[in-house]
Amino acid sequence: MSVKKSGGRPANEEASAALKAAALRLVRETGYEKVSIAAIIAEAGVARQTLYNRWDTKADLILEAIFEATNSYAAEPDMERAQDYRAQLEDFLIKVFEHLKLDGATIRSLIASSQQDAKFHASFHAKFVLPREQMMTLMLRRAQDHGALSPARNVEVLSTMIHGAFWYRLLNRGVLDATFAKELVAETFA
Amino acid sequence: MSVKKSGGRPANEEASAALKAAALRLVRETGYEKVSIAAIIAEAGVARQTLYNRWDTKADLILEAIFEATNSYAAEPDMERAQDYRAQLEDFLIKVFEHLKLDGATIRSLIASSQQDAKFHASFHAKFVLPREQMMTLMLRRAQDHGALSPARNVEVLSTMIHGAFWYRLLNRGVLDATFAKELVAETFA
DNA sequence: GCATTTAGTAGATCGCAGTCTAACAATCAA
DNA sequence: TTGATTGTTAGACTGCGATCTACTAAATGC
Repeated sequence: MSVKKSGGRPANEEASAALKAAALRLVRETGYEKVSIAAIIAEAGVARQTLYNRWDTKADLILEAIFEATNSYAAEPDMERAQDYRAQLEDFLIKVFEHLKLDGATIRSLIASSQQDAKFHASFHAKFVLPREQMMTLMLRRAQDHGALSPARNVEVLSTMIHGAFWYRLLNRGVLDATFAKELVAETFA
Repeated sequence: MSVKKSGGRPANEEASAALKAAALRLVRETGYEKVSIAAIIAEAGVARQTLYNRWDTKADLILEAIFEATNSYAAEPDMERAQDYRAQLEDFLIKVFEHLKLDGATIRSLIASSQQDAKFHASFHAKFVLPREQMMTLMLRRAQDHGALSPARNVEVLSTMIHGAFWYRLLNRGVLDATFAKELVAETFA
């Protein structure tokens, strides 16, 4: 990666933190589209170029801010119920949906941004999309290995269907609640 | 709706047609983001305000252009095979995926735009999303009514899962081909 | 005709993301 | 201490979608 030759003024870590904090606060308060770069740097008390030294786009900054604030989103599936694979999946989905109440609108905007910029799509996919997809596939595969899910089912496709249903509702402002989680699980194990 | 009082210069229908044609050509050639309003009106030989007299945003214009050019997208399910519900769904999905080869990238951009503008989301949803969702649900319900699909299945949720899987792959640049269509159908009727 | 109404044209203007410039500041190595 | 290197700042600039302005053009009804 980037090798630091020697010397040079060290980056001000407080500036990064202030930018992420300002971005997170403003985006939750005002919404992704309405937050301007000008507002973020004013709130952080930092020059415009300082932001662009660290992130390429508004989307990159906000992705990192949201990501750091919500690491718990991609929580491990609950291992206390490792025996009941169906309940484990259900709990996982309910937890994900629950978290979206706070940041769902921002995630929607990030998905939109990722459609307009290939570089951002790659980092969004790596940070947000792939981990959840893999976790879902893992849970389904374990269920299959232990006989809770028919060995004939295609877990990758099932994972895409569950995940897709969730994206579809998110992007179309549908309801994402515990009932929907249960319905998804019911169809998966039908 | 809007009542025309009387008189007034009539709108130039050729201008609308030229704008839609220019938008469609440029967007397919250059891509949604790279096409500028300036390029569209130059190609159409029309003033900027003329475009904004008819559509509120670039997204509205391009949605209408794509929509008119691709009415066949939302084609009726094939009635010659009305007996084989599974094959009917499979054919439908294969046809949809096939059409996306030409305009998939534009549709992705329209979905992105719809996340940033509530008014546009409403019209995109009404014109593009709902009809396909309803058709999918209809096909599944018919399959269920004729015993091809277990009466225990929830067709609305199944429809969301199929449709969602397709959106998910579209938005994440996944492969949308006949194999995937068959896999989706297999899981649906599993 | 002539007033009224609605459309079209050309171009200025605004708002905002992102780039660029030039001066200044903090660090390291010699 | 000096030079090289990298970061920060303030602000100008660019590109583009969208709005606004002022003028011109084509229709209607009286």
